[in-house]
Amino acid sequence: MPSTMEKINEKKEEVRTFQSVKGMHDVLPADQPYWDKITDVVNDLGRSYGFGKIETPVLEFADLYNKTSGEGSDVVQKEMYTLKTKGGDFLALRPEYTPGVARAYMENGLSRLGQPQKLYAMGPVFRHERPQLGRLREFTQIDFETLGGVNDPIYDAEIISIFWDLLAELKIKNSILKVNSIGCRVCRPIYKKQLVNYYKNHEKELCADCVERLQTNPLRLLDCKEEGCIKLREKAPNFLDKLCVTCSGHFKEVLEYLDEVTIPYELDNRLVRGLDYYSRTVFEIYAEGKEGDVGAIVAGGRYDYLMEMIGGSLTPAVGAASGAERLIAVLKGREIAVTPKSSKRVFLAHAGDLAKKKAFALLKELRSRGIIVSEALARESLSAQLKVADKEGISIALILGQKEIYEKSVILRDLRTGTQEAILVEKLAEEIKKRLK
RNA sequence: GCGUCCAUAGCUUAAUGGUAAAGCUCCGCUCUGUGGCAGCGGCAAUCAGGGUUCGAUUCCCUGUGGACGCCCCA
Repeated sequence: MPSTMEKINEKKEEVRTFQSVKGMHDVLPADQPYWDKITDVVNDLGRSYGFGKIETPVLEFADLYNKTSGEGSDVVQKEMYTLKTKGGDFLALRPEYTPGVARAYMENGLSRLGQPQKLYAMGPVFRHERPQLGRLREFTQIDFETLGGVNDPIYDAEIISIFWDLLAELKIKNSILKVNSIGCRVCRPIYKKQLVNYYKNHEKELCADCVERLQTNPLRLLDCKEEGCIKLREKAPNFLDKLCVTCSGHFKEVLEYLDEVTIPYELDNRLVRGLDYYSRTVFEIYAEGKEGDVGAIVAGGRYDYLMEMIGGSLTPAVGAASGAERLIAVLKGREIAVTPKSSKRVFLAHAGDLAKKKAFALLKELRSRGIIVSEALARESLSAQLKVADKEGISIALILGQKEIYEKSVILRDLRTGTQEAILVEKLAEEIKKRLK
């Protein structure tokens, strides 16, 4: 034994150690209550809103995102993890859920099931960008999508409502919902042109970034933080005034539905989404508070043209996503407690070698009867074992020794009061359940 | 992709151009049939590579990772 250890120690110097890959994080047991809570809330919401859970692959053809999320989008242009397989396929780690869900909808004939199809998913997405507050390279998105059926604003409102409920369930209060409409194929080009014209006349007053944006993504001009640009914005044409009749009607109804369920919102004409496939309704939800500002915690919108972009027919669709890590950051920042699932446990300790063996079997039996049992059977001294029980905050310890084995009993010790009594093994499970209540 | 700051035991910190100190945690003993307290003991670190130097953990460069801002975004 010692010689093996020595060998290992000798080798140690040659062995390389590893750090985690940039932007990738371990989720340790201490954080699992947050994840359990979020997962539970998401699944409950899915059930109660009648959404079916879907799991799509992490890897998709890179073109699925290139063709949908668009040339103007950094998410696809700069931030996508791509790889070429040995067979020569160009694949990508999904940077978001929507195109994959849309693909699955087409491929699996969900368009032939009752419409619309309401789907939700939760899982990792990847973006190769500089990590900072509320931004990881691998993070977890909670995604709800309504695909197909008629183009009804009630679905837009429903998606918003789900995420509004999600935040409420997580006790994240004072969230701010910003909504906007970015029109359709008919009215958006017209507005864009007017916007560009307006800014071209003031090009000298724009910041360097915005001069660039004028070419690449004019809608983003409205979102600049430079003072000069903010001033210009005041007189810039407002999209909401320029929407076509259908779009403005649609938007108005979305807002009416929101009023109906008393979800407060702010109109924000600066709100444009970074992905090309959006149309009409776009929205974001922010957690209020300057400190620990993690950016939008929910974002989404309508994407009626996406399905066409991947070779399907025109299919109305609306969806949104939330970043689980950002939600957790808000929970932690506000010190909102998540109550872990009840895990009332007992602790089984042994005294002596024979008892250790019998304790191993007793553990198995108790567990099979639904009792959560903790132990430190590998420790020899009883006091060391009870020390562990104490550290774990357990209130009931079971002690099994020679004497108890002969008597077919177990000592049940109340660690809070320090009182204890012998209980017959056959009555043990029942007695434990009674005391744990 | 650009910029700023950072890197010493598991954690929080200390110190130094001559290989590192402490608190907490962890492990053990006092206490192999009874936990919390206490005492004692133990494990355990200079992120990696290069340079300057007699000598680097310390100074310099690069890499890697972290924090934050910009771009962008959940």
